[in-house]
Amino acid sequence: MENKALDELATEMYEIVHELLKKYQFRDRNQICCHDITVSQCYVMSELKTAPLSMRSLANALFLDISTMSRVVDQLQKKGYAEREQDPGDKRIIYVSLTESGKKLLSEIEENLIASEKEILQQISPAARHSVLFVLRELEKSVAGWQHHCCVVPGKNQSIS
Amino acid sequence: MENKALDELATEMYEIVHELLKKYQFRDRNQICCHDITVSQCYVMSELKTAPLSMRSLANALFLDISTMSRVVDQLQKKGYAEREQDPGDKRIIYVSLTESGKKLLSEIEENLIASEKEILQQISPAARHSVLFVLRELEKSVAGWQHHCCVVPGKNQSIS
DNA sequence: TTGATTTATTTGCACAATACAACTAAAACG
DNA sequence: CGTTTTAGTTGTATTGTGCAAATAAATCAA
Repeated sequence: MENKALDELATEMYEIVHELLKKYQFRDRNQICCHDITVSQCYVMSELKTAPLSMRSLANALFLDISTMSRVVDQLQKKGYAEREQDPGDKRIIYVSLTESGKKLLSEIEENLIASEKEILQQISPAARHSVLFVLRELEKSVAGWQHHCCVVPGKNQSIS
Repeated sequence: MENKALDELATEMYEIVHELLKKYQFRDRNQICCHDITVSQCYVMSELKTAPLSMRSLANALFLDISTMSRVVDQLQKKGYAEREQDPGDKRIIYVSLTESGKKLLSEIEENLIASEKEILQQISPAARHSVLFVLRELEKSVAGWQHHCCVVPGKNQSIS
């Protein structure tokens, strides 16, 4: 009985999450690509927002192969939004960081994305908004936990550092 | 004061949704691509689960250009998972439907995806599970409402039928 | 009815995303 | 010092994507 209910919840959750994914991906495409950048490029820039990262850390953070990473960074570098810098200690490691213009562009885009979240939140009753955030936080933790115990990243040798 | 709080919620929501998107996209890549199919192809099959759709309806449902649709359907057809059929009334319209083997494959994949949602749900306290579903439903409605009043689909001439 | 317009789809084209495998270079290990 | 591991790039192939042009069918207007 308890299990039956859980199966039904899981099925419903699959459907809703599927819809949400679709709609949010569309929003991202729509709001990011009218700037000078693609969705993948923007995702990479987001990861670099707080600190430079090595190629492998970037790839791990985005669950992508390191060769894919290398090429996306090529694009960003060509456009002047990111820079590569060799680690002076370990010369194998390349750190990627945002340039000033990269930071500026990212801020603009994130401002738009946050504005759209705000509009979405405004369609939810003020009383319920905090519970939405609470639930999303919980869900994010669960998904993270689930992935940790069950998945492997494409590039295999992930140090997850 | 009220506005300030809303801005903060929106910012936090942006960050959490971003993380969730990333992780769920990775899950989809991981769980779908070990079958005989890509993520985009699977998304198309999902749309066809309940009934055949015209090319344009498919493209609208997935927020993609109709030319992209045409090609993804090519792939599915080549693999024997989908079929095209001309509408006998209006000969411009092509209906796409799943073949038997397409339905079978989709069931298998969805079973896996639902199983992973179940594992994710199990990491959430039983008491909280219903509220997770409730909140996701609300959020989905809000995002749908937001897109309705603010966005346009790539193919432009959307009849949204 | 016929010519113009709209609508549904496909194709041509160009480029981005992606992974795997092969390669290079540097570090670590014994 | 030679072997192995690690970080990154490049070659190759496939898919995804959108815009524009082409095609074909339906609709609309005189």
